[in-house]
Amino acid sequence: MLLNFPSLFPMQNDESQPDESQPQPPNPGPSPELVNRYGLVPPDFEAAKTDVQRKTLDQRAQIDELARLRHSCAHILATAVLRLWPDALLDIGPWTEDGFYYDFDLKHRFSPDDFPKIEEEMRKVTKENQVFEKSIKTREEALAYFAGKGQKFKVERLGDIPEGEVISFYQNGEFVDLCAGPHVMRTGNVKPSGIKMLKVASAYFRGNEKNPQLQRLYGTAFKNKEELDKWVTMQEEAKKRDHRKIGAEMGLFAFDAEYVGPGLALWLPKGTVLVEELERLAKETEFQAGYVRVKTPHLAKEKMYKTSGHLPYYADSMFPPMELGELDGEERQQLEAEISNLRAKEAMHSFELSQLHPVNDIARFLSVSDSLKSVRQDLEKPKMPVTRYYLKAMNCPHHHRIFAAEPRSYRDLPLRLAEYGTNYRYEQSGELFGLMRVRALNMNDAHLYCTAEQFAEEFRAVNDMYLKYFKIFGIEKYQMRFSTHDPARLGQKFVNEPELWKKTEDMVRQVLIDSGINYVEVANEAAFYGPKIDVQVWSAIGREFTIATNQVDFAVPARFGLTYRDRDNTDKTPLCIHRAPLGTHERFIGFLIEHYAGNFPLWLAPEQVRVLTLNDDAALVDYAKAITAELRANFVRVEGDYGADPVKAKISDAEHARVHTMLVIGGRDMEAGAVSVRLHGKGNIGAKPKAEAIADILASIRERRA
RNA sequence: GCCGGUGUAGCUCAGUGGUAGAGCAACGGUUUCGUAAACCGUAGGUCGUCGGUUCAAUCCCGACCACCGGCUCCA
Repeated sequence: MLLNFPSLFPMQNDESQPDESQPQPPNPGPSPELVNRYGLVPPDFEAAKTDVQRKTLDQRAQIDELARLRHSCAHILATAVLRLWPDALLDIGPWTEDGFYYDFDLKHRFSPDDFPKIEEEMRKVTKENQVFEKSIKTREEALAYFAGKGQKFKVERLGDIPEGEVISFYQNGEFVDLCAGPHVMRTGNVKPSGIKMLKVASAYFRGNEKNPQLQRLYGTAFKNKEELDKWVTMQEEAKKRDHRKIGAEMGLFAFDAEYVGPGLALWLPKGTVLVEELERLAKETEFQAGYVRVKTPHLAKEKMYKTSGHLPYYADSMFPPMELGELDGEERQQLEAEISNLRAKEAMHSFELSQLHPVNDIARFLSVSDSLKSVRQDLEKPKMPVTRYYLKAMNCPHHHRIFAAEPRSYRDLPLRLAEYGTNYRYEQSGELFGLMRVRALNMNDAHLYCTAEQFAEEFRAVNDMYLKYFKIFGIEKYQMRFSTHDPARLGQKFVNEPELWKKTEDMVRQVLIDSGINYVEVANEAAFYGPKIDVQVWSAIGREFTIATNQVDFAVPARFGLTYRDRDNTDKTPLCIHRAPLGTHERFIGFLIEHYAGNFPLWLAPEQVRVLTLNDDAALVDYAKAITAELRANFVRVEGDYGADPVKAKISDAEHARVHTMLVIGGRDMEAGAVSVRLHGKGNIGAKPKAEAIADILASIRERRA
């Protein structure tokens, strides 16, 4: 019950982000004797949930100047906090992409009101120009130091340092911290005007929700005030691109937590335009790639998800089932038999009871009376077996049943079933986030059933489809995350098919290399049924999202007993590729809104063209209406604004509504058979013959120009 | 789900222990103008919901709901 090594002291990154590094030997942690000697309370912390890899000392030595500065700031922050709240317990203070943080445990609840005080104290620390002094300690010395101060989180962290790695302390002024560095030379190297405290948050110790929650103070630092101000301005600009803000401004979508429910997006007419344009793009692309479309219901019986393996493991992420009292034939017979059996017993017992004397036959009377009571209770118990239906959280099982609905031959493969399927996932309340994380989502889904021989070609084609889409949308910053299995966990976390794992992973890797794609490989993160590729993108407000996924599945088709008749007249199980290049409408459109800042290309723009007249002169309005009608006849989303308001006001309205193309028409244009073209955000680009302007618009839409 | 914060008109925000305002948007008029905002007027709110304290609550207290910032999670 004391210490259970090494699980209590797993490998863990003590100061920073996960990073690629060499696998580390298991960490021994402090010995139980040591812990005893210093009178520590046996730690009851949970391990980190995912293996986080420590940075090697070499990697630390190579970090850039800014990270060094920020990491030093984390120490300065902790120095200041300890001066203000001496009882604070320390955890860790790494640098991050945007700044730094430090985790504390203390009674006082931090609030942004504390920031001026904290920043002031940090400024003092920089003015004191303390040296960051490094010293090497033995494990025992380090443990004694932190145990003596009651710094229990630090004691835990000590256990993360692998045997053989030096244990170093850094001291600035009175503040001493376990730290592998590196730092700037002196606190005076940090310009106080370049520091800013950002937010207070909470974080579980070691990222495990079973551990205590610490208070995390986020800050950022730059080498001077100018750089800091620049960053602050950029953050403010990014906030204006927030899809939640633009979505409301443009009338794209809405949430109605009161009547519809949290996380359930309503697509307004203008947002629906985006949905349908994306679907059109997907349908065209998939048609050309040889996909066929299917339609499936939004729910299925419990058996479906028992078979697929999603229950009970994913039940928490699914909406609770609907329970129906309907029985099928066999169940009904069973139930009826059971009930008539109970009725018979009831009759028997009551007859016997009526024959017994309550006093003379007291023992028997009581016994029968008890039996009767119990039978009657059983009869009252609504033991009606129910049929459970679940809203589908994924489409694959339905597609598998479509595969199973008809006999399949190798000649039918590859079979590519595509559907914009609606899925329902019961995301935790704190996880909902605008359109990016919702509870009802429309997935650009398809399942490709193929033979092992066809696999590489199919996978390559899917990959090409991703690249095609990225080009259309001008998505340049993305990363493909290739998740593979861990051979040590075959048969546990991953299906025990070592050869298939190796074969498919090799094929996937080769496709990635051949395509010259930017990717990272992460071990141990594959789906249980096969390796996968996730595409990560970064939204304008800096959040990272998985926007698309592509997974290999060589397990679930077998669970459903899917087979095809092969050339040699035997039945074989197909491989399955799950793919969703456009992810879900919700997340993809959320991303596109931020990507384009609401300024969509013409083919996507909810209002593509607005025709504005200079005045409401009848002849002019007729001319304008004819243009509007011609565009509309060609399926252009066009509106007219023919009133008497000043043209400046009309233009302002159209610009604010982010109308892509404005056709401004006055007497001069009418006489010349022309229109003046103005593009949103780009201003007036001059007059053009009417026919030419219309042809341009149609071509831009047809070609889905950027 | 957890920690913290927020909740006033469609939007952005004022405001007070004695039942509420502004600008923009909307609506009705007027305005006939060449590339980002013409003028006048009208209407609009159970101050998130429920409970408590009080003579009196939008304001103070509590619970709940939703949203926001994180954490955890994300098939």
